[in-house]
Amino acid sequence: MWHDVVVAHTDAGTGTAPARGARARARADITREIVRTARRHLAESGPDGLSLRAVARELGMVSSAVYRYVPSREALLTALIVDGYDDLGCAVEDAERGVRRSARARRFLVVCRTTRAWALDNPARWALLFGSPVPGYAAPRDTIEPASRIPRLLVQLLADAVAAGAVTPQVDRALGGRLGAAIAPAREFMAGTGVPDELALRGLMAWSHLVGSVSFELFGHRVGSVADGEVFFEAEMARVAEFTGLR
Amino acid sequence: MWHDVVVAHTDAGTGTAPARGARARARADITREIVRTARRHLAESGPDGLSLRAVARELGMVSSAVYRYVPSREALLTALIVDGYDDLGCAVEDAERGVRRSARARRFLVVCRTTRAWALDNPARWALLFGSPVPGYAAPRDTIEPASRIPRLLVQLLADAVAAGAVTPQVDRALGGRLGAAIAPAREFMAGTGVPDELALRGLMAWSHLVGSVSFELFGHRVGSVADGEVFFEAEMARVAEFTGLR
DNA sequence: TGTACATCAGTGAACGCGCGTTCACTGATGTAC
DNA sequence: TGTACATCAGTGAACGCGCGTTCACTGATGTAC
Repeated sequence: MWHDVVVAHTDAGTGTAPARGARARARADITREIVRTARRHLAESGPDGLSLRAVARELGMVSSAVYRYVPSREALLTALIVDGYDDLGCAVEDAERGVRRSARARRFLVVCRTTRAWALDNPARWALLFGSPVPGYAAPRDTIEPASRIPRLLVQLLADAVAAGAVTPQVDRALGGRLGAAIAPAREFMAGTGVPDELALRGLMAWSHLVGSVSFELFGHRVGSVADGEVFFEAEMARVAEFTGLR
Repeated sequence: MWHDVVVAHTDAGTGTAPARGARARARADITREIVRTARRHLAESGPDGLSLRAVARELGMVSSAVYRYVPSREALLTALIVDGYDDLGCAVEDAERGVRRSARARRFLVVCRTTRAWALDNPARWALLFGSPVPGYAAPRDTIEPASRIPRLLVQLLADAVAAGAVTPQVDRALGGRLGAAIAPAREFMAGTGVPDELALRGLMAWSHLVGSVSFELFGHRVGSVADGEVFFEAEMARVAEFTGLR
């Protein structure tokens, strides 16, 4: 796949061997600069307004030259999505690593906090990842793996809670019937972790609440109800942690 | 304001006196048809792709003729937003009216269900209301009132619970310090209802969870975790209702 | 170490497209006497 | 009831703009012998 190149040289992918020749290095540099410039344009014009010509112009190239590095506008969008998920994922993973593993509620709060901070720093990228789908664009499979970095981390959190025997009774139960079947994909994603269904379900709720809350604030829907977004968010996520049974 | 005209004749606003003359009636008809056509185009191309020329073309008008009815592209977007909030608001209010007032948890679930159903029926409109902000577009004040129809309804729900003395102890407490100050606008919005702070906060969480969950599903983020969106949603919202202290 | 060839980056012109908005205009429809 | 005038809907051309993508091309940079 093409964008592997971009990803690799954005230092976001798994450490692919670095480019050897001078030509290859220059190629990687310019590709990275194209993505970086596109990122800035995204912030001002949104995904629909992202223009290969404008990016080329800013880099002092003629528009057709960009096609040496990027096969199409759509591919550039894909690169930005992968780049965004990876950047956010890295930030969250780094922050979470800094917390004592047994302090699970704290780890959750750090994940939330870091996610929100990243979103506030990168509103347009957040909107690209979690906002309205871009009309006419279908994200390719390559975006799935980077998109699941935070979910994977949250599952680890739940698994740790189970392993520590710290699961509250109210979330420690199986779900049968249609509801059990409804969360089958999540069950499979957590296979081998021993996470009980109710905990899994609440984990999904926590993840969706986190994303929803950040978007709600970022997209301006709290203007009339909350005066201090950060204080509110902290209180909110503490309650979500408790509801999820984390302690 | 211009869009009052559109709103009035979309039958979404408060019943303004109907247009008298034949000319005025034709004007209202065509304006309504423009908004309706724009709504369909929005579904296919998103807000950025919405084009006055395309709308005109489809209605068999020359592009400049639309300007007799709509002052600008931006105004048309505003009309679509107001129209969307009103349509969603009506649907939810109608459905909620059908539930016995003392069955508050049920009322909440009906609000959630109806909201989700509307979103699934109108994904592009939902994205316009609750998805990424449109770059370069700032929603005018006129969108605030229609946007708060569901919030108002939820506040009524909480107020009813308080009036019935059905508030669980865990949500029946005041919040001081920074957190109390953080929710000051919400407090004001609920002035006179007697809703305690903690309940208010959880009400805000419930509203944001509802919107977040619907967006999460609609924007494709549950593909790898949930197999049956409806069953999951029902279970989710039942838990939110309980968490909010509704019963 | 030097030469011949292949590879690749970047150019500039072009194709074909769509857009928002303005403006002077023609005719039809309403209104006031 | 009839006429004169004002209002308004719709026309068609134009302005000035931007876009994605293709293609034949020129030179520079690498590679193999």
